[in-house]
Amino acid sequence: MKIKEVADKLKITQRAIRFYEDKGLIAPSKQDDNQYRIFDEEDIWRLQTIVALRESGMSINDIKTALSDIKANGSSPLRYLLELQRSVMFSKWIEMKQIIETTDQMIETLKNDHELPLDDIYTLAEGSRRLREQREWEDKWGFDQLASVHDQLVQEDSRKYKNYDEALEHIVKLVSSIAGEKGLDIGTGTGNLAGRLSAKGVMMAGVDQSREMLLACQRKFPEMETKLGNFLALPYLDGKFDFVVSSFALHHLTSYQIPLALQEMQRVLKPHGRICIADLMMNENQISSNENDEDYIHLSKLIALFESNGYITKQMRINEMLYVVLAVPIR
DNA sequence: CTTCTCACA
DNA sequence: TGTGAGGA
Repeated sequence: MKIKEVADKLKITQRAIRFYEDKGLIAPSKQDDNQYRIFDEEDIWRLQTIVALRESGMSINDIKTALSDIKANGSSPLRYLLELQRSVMFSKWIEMKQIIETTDQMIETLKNDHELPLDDIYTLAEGSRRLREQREWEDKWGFDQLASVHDQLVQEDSRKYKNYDEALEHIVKLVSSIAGEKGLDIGTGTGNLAGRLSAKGVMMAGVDQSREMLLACQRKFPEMETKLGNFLALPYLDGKFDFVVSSFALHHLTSYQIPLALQEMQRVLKPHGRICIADLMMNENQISSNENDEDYIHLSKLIALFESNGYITKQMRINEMLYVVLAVPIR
């Protein structure tokens, strides 16, 4: 196939095709005599995925790594690609939701005051700046690399993962799941928490932002469903789960993102769905005295957030820093 | 019809 | 992240 045919078929310009070649996304062979590009099935497939991913807002560079990952993996590239695409689209969607919200706020303010106070303009600008930052958190911690050693780490790292197993057991106890329920584990990692619930007869789904972690998880718990995603972009439709759990993951969010995460959890939960979270948190006494590199969750703020959203909470302290919080909606 | 490069947003 | 022009 020559370039015009391909361009017509995929509804893109010939220029764009050459541009993608220039960026190293495709490498069609050239005809010997006249140097014309010839596109085979493989090239067309790659181009198709490029335009699809481009449409969902993925950068050229990200597409490049995604494509090479697919090639290296081989196992089920199509499914991986579709999930990747969906998770990107969900991220976009969440972003749009936030933009709509801030816009609504502006409209409200204008309606009441007939002008935007300087403070508001500042916070709005701050908000959209944070909005952009969110996108950069994808592999900030290099969990893809950590996947293979993760399970030893949680047993050995006595500082960060102290009482790891106890915390997971407490979650299992607190959610008191019923066989046949559907549960979601956010930041599931290699599935240590979800696996325990799965053993109780719950249909567990696990979300993580690291593909390597999910692969390890699937090896350990083949019955589990795993998807790429994160707290702010859960790859599920509304009202799918009876409960959401999470362990040692929420602290990766900034305090600004936590309310957004709650909204997102509520979205995928059924009307009376409950939430149970274990993580390192700080109580009042520790807040000023502890200045660590990790942005710790403030226990009181988290409780207040749940309560202002109509939840009754129950908390358990496992050790100095580790808490398990259960939130059940009122009525 | 294709190639490439230069400039431009 | 692409596009348009223009020569070969």
